[in-house]
Amino acid sequence: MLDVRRLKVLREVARRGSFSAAAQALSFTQPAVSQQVAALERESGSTLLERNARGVRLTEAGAALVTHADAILARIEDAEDELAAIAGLRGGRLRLASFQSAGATLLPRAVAEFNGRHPDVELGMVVAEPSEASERMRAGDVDLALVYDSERIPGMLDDDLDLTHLLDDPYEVVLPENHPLASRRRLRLADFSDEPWIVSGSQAGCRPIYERACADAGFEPRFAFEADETMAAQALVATGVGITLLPRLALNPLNPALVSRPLGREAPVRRIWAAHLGEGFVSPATEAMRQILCDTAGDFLAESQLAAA
Amino acid sequence: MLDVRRLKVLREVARRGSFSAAAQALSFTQPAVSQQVAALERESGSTLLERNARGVRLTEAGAALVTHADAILARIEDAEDELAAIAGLRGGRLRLASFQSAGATLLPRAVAEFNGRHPDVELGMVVAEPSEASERMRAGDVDLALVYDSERIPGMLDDDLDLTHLLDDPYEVVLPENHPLASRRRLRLADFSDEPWIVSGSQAGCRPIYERACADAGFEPRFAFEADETMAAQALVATGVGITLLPRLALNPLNPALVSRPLGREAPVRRIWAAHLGEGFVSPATEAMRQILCDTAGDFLAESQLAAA
DNA sequence: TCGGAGCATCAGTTCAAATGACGCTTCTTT
DNA sequence: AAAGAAGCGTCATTTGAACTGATGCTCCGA
Repeated sequence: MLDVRRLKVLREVARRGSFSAAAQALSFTQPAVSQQVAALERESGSTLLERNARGVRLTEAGAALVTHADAILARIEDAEDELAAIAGLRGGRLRLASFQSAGATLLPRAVAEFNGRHPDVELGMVVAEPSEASERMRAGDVDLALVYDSERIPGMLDDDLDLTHLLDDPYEVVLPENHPLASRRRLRLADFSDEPWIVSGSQAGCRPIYERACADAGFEPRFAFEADETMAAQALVATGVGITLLPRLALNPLNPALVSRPLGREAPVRRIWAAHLGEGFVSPATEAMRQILCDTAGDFLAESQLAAA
Repeated sequence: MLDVRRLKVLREVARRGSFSAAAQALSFTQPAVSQQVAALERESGSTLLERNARGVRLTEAGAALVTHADAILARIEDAEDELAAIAGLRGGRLRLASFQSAGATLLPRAVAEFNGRHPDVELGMVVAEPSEASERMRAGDVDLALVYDSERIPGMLDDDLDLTHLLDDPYEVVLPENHPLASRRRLRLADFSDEPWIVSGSQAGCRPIYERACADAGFEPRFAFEADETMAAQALVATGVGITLLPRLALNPLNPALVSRPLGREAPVRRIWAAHLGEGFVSPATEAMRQILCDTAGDFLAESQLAAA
């Protein structure tokens, strides 16, 4: 049985052209290399190297053996990589970032699923809007992020992200239950052109989507208030300060004093993605979570369509 | 770096279903197997086997590793097979160089013989005059070369060649059939001192042999033409441009419009050798071919003496 | 409850492999 | 021609890995 450590030595000798250089590269002494090669030659019954004064050269048998050695050693490395990948799901940790509304809806389900499958992976999560999430991934604080953008507004997300589309999330208009338009059958954005608007400030990324949609509808909204997050925005709408648009994911739960109404084809839509840094290594845990998010998003969509029907 | 012996143990355990059975199959004791597997698990950072009361079962990581182990071990066996094949002349290749006339006569016979005995050795051949052949051996392009020199001219061949004498090849004078001297019983070199001479240029090594022979005969030949190779030289002689000397090996075939005449003791002789680099390794294929060339040369000599008689 | 099958652990021994010192050869430089 | 450098081989020594044999532990079935 050929000894792989000896093959490694032989390969190094072949690559470096001398026993001494190979020994240095392998952090061995020269006699160690000499003995390893000698043993290989003894065991294989062939002379593998021609010794010259200036170093060594492969014989035919040596060249053949080095070719095999390359293949064998490469395969061993493959095996190590795969083991490391599998081990990656039996330990380690996965740090997630999500914008707020997904963090309260989509993500918990995915986390539960992941935790069931890979209980030994430590999970962590922070709430962060898309731009902040990108920063934190670049800083190495976060492995995978849920982000969104709008088809109509190019450049909202950085180019260096590797994105997986999860679902499209249409905005609905949110009104006080007793709003004059709450009972109208079909609502259009332009119906609210004179209303004061509330924008959920912490969802900084939403504001350009609002503005773009209103501009497309032919008016510029009058922003009355900025709220910190969607629950606050709902509360503000409930007090009658103004109306707002919220994506469906943010309507769960909806303040009982409010109603939400779809906007039809005119509705702005945000696209929701799982994102990780395109460059560099993707850990198996990250990949597994990406897949689980896809599945969860599919379930989510199916349910909400059932609910709508 | 994964240890292949441990992989072998793991594979055996997976195949047999228990440490004890694997130990028996490998002629180890059970603790040895246990320790090897434990080491593999420690080093890889994964649990590879689920231990039950009845034996063991592979985990996901273990199954992946066994798959790799199979491939790795198979490749190692391939390497062993190929080494054995090369050592046993059941594979590998042999690259030959020969000067032109031997390449058309002696070498083909030897190649046929070699091929019959060792059909799995790939053979290659280039035509090269002695000096070029030496270069190519030093460059590693060629394993064994047919070369020649003259006893009378020291230093024609490099010192670092390991030479095996095959045969002596006397030059004969080649004349047009209707040459006035063609019917003379005994010919001497000096008879042609006034003739224009044709030298076969590609056989650069022949020219000093010509010159030396003529000098010994007391004249300096007048070289009318240089021909690229011996067939061209024959053709030139046939047109009446001049006469030439050719070694017997180059007289096969002889242009039907020509005759060749021996020159007796005065004839220059080239010594033909099988040559390989003296320093360094001699592959079994090279050694086998050297031996076959010796035998073939002997046969050749016997035949030509029979023909002469 | 007991016995057997099977894995883990421990101490001891054996053997392979690396080291460091030294010698030999070849080639280069002065 | 002599000295020096580069490089491989050999030897004695040491170190560490791995196998062995004894023993303990666990789980299962009768």
